[in-house]
Amino acid sequence: MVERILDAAARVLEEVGYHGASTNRIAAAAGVSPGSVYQYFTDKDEIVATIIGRLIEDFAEDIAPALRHAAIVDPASGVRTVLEAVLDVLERRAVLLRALVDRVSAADQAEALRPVRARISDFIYQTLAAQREMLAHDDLDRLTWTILELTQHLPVRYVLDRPPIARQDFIADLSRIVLDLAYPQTLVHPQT
Amino acid sequence: MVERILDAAARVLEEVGYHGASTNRIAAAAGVSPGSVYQYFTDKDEIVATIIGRLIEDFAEDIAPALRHAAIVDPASGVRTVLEAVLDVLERRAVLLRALVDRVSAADQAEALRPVRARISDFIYQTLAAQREMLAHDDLDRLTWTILELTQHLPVRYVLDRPPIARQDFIADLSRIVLDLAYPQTLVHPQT
Amino acid sequence: MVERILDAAARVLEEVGYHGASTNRIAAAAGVSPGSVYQYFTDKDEIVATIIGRLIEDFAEDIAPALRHAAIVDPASGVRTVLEAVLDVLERRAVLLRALVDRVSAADQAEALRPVRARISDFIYQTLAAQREMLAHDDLDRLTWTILELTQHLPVRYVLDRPPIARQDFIADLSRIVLDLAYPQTLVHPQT
Amino acid sequence: MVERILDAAARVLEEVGYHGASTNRIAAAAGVSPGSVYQYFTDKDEIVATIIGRLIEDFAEDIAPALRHAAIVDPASGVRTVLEAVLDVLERRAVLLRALVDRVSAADQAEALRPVRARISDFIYQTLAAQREMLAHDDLDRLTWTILELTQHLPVRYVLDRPPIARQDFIADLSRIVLDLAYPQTLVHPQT
DNA sequence: TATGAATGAGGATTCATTCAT
DNA sequence: CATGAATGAATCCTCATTCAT
Repeated sequence: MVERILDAAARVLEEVGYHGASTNRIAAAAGVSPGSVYQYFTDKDEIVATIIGRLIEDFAEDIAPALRHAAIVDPASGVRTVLEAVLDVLERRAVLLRALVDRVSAADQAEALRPVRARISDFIYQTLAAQREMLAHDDLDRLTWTILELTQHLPVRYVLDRPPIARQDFIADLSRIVLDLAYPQTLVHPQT
Repeated sequence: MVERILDAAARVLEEVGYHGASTNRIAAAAGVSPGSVYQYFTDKDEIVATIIGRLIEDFAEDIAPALRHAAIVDPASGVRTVLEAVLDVLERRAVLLRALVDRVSAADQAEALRPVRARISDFIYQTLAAQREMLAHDDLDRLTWTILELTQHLPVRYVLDRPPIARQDFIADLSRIVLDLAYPQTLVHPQT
Repeated sequence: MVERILDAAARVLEEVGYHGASTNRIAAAAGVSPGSVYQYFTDKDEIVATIIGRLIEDFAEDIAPALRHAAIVDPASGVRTVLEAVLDVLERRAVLLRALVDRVSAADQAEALRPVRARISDFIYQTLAAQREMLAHDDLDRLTWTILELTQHLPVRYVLDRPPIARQDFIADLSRIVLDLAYPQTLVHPQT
Repeated sequence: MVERILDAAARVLEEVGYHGASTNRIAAAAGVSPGSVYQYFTDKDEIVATIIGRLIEDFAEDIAPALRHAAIVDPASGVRTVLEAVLDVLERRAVLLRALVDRVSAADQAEALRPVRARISDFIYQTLAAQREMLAHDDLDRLTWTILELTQHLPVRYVLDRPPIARQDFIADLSRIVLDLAYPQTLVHPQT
């Protein structure tokens, strides 16, 4: 039931955006009475929040293997692997992503995003900590924050705005940026 | 009167966000009747759009000198100057910025942002074109897009999220990223 | 509930006319919330249209027997029978009729009236066609239109304006006019 | 000034109907400030009433010669002359007539119509009285009312609905009806 | 007298939410 | 549990009218 409502809500959100997605419409799309929706969700916002939550969970799940892989290979391959995975998920869920990013307030997004951010943040921190002696500097919080923002915002914009940049070029640029930020000494600068 | 309405609307927007900012509430906050609002704005959305427009105009204006300065100094100083200016404006208007970024739909923001983005995009493109032979590669559109996203999103997040990073460090990181992206060969990697 | 709303709307319409009949007022008069009104009607106009529609349906229903009777008796009795029936209905619903005719725009009335007009128009046409050889002329469309206007407008004005004319005199005059128009040769001119 | 406002109002009424004719729009069309309108009219309704009044006055004026002529010729010619005149005026002012009849409440129309009705009513009464001995009966009020309704409503509907009837046929029918009503004995039944 | 900016009550309509069945 | 009819506060917006200049 929860599933049905959530699926319907996601569908409606994709179709008509946040504004057009009234609870009644969601209920109708789910083949459920408006009353039933409130048996499982206290609020319209809770529905949206849950959808965002799911989306982000999916995101986290789909990234996980790449993250695990990244932990055991060299930084360059690791970053590339993770970015590939990130773009994969985002592209797969681009429609819903657009509906959410475009029409749901940034505040609500941030709220929902917090847990995954924390998890990824931790991962980045750990990874960097394990190679402390190779880093540009040892302000790990600073490195972590910047890398997180870079690997989160730029891919979203890339997927949503579809700039005239080849995917491999985008990944190359972004991984170069990240690597350069963390391990500047070791950087080779291969050009495309 | 336009001013009064706009100021009140900005205030209300800061306080209660787009959703809570009803036209009547804005009118009341402006000490004006609801009807008067519609003598100067066709729409609630026009009010918000105008506020965003103003904010962005201010932004563009405040950045302009830095941009002009950047055009005549070396890349490293140029980027630094511009980033300083960007952070200055954003910090000065942080409260309204937060209200807008957090509560107005990304779609509306993008709409309003388009003209400035175009202008800055042009500036970046020109600057890069002038030094084509020093660049990492000559896909100027690609470089321009990435630099624009970097210098737009990261500073906004920095100002809004207040991560535990010193301003000068943030600027150092970001300008390094930008410079490294554009002129990798010439890069020296001074660490903080 | 539809009934309740419609009844209330008719009452309000009688009291304050189309202009004064706000949806909220109608809802209140029906002892119903404004929202409920919109569960059964898409529009304020739909309510009014439905009321007019009902009134007209009643009209058509109440006329039907007289029409059937008229088809099997001689023209003079037929016309008289129909006119009696017409006056009966109009007088029974005089209050609402007045409210509608007086306060609803002629355009909306015409809109609602179209179907019944078509039906009665057909009836008149058929009846005349069946006695083509007795008619004043064989431009049936012309005869039909004129008779329809005569038997529609004059009775309405009679009921609404209550001129100092006895009902039987009015019917006598009008049926004489109609008969004379259609079958001038056979006309006897009995005077009241 | 009054003239300017009235002309503009008539124009606006023709263009957008009663609903669309806001006082501000009328003022704008007159090239006058909304405030000025209220220097000459207490009310929006007074404007409309005045326009109707003017229209009706025009109507009365244009009919007057025909009425005078009718008084000195035989009934058949008289009726025909008057009906020709009536159709002439109505056709000349058909656009405004439609706007008014279609969109202004019947009550307001009746209100404005009362004086002319009285005048024409008087004329009919006098004319009939002068030939009392030739009439079908001597209930002059009854004859007057019926003739007035016939010569008022049918021509309006004819002009507004444009039924597929030649003008001369319409006039022939209507004058036959009127004559037959008043002087049945003398009636000749010329067929078209 | 003319202006027109300002008014503000009121209108139609929506939609998140409830609750009796 | 599920329903869905009913709710009613709230929304955006209009427009006839006023009044200080």
